Amino acid sequence: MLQVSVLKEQTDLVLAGLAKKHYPNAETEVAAILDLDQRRRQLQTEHDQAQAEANELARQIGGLMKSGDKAGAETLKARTATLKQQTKTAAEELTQVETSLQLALVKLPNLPHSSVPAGRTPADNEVVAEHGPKPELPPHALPHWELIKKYDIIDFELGNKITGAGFPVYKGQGARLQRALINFFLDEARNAGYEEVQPPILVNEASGYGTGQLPDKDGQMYHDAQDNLYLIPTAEVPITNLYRDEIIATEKLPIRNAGYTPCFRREAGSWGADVRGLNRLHQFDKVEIVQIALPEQSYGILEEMRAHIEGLLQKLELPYRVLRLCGGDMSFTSALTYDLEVWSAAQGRWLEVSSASNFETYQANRLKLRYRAEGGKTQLLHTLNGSALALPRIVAALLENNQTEDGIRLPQVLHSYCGFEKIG
RNA sequence: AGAGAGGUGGCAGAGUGGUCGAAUGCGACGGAUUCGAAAUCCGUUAUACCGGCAACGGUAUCGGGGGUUCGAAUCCCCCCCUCUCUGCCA
Repeated sequence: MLQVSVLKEQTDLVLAGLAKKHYPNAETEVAAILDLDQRRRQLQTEHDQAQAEANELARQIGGLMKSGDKAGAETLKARTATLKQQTKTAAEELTQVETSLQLALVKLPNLPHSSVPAGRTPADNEVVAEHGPKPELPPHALPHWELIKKYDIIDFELGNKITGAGFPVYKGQGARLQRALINFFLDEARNAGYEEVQPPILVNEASGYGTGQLPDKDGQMYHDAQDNLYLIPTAEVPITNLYRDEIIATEKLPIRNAGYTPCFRREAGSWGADVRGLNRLHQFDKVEIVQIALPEQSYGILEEMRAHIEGLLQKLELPYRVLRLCGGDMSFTSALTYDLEVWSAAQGRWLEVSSASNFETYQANRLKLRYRAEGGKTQLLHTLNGSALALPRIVAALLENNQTEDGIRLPQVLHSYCGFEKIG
C-alpha cells in the first residue's frame, strides 16, 4: 500500500508511476484519496477536541464527587451530553472516511522503479542477461510430459484420481529428484547466509492482507471457510508476515530467510495453451528466499538475490535468461521484478522458474514493518523475495534438456543429493 | 472437545470505577563516580494519529470487538489466544 504522504507530496511522480503500470483512472482516484485524507484530518481534529473537553469535564466531576459536592457534579454532568454526541458523530464519520480511504488506497498498485521498462505485455520485458548454450537434442526427443510417462516418475492420472487436475503424484526417482532439489536449494541458501525457516502453509486473513494477496487476489488462493484460513500461494506470505507489526533493530538487518513449502494456486482463468505437464500446477514445491532491508540497501540486495538464483541455474547446467519486467507485466505489489526463465529444449520455449522482486515499502506499509531511523523516528523497511527455486519447471527443463538414448542424465551437483546419476 | 485459570509497557509483575499511559523490579540508553571497568547513584526509556516550523499540546491504545457510566486496565456481552486437568489423536 502506498503512503498517503507520498501521494500528497509527490503527486506527479505517483501519477507517472501509475501510468507506467497502466493503472486506469489514476488521476481521479488519487485526487479522491487526497480529499478523503483531508476530511480525515478534519474529523480527527473535531473528534479530539470534543473528547478533550469531555475528558476535562469528567475530571472535574471526579473532583467534585470526591469533595462531596453532588449538586455541582450533577450540573456538570448535564453538559456532557452534547459533547458526547459530538464525539460520537465525529467518530462515526471518521470511521467511514478511514474505511473509504483504506479501500481506495489498497486498490493502487506499487509504483515501478525508474529502471522498469515501459510497455504493457510480456513482449515488452527487457532481456538483461542470457546464459548457457541451448542443448542439441537427440532425434525423436520428447517433451517432459512424455518423458515422465516413459520413465514412470510422475503420474498425473493418479493425482486426478485422488485430488484433481494439477495435482501430480511423484514416484520413485521422480519423488527422489524432488527431495534432492529441495535439499540442494536449501543448502545453497544456507551457504549464502539465509536462515532456514519452516512456516505454516495455512495463513490467516491478516497475513494474506499483509503481503498483498488480499484483497486483490482472493480468488487465486484456496480458502478454508470453516476456519477462515488460506493455503499459501508462496512461502513469501508466511515468511514475510513473520515480521508483521515489528520494529526491527537495525543491527539485525538485513533479515535473510529461506524456506521450503508446497504452494497452492487455484489458477482460476489461466488455463489455456502451454499448460501441459508440469508447466502449470495447482500444487507445487518451491524454496523461497526473503529479505528485509534498509531502504538504501534494498536494490543492492535485489541484485545479490538475482546473482544467487543465477548461481543455482548455473550449477544445474540449465540455459537461462533474465528479464526485467515491464510496467504492464509486473505484479501489483512490486517495484522491480526480475523473472528468470530456463530453456525447455523439447518444448522450445522459455519457462519462468523464478521471480525476484523488491517491494520497497509497499508491503511494509501494510505489515507495519519498521526500523528506528536516526533521531529515533520509525521508518518503513523494504521487503524483497525471490524463488530459489520453483521445482516443476526446473524438473521439466532437466528432463527435456538432458534426455539421451539411454536415460536422462542429471547434472553433477545433484548426484549426491539424488543418490543416482541418471533416470531410467 | 469438556472443566477451570488467565491474557497489562522489551521482559517480569502490581493495579478491580476517578489526573492510570499505568507502581515496582529487570533489561536498554544517557550522565555522574573511576586511569578504565564492575558496583553504586541520577535521569531517560511504547506506538499511532491530530494541531504546530518547532518547543510542545491533544486524542486513542492494558488480547480484539461491542456495551454500561460524567468517567473503564478495572463492570457486562461476544470473539481470539495461552496455561492446567480430563478426553481424543499424528
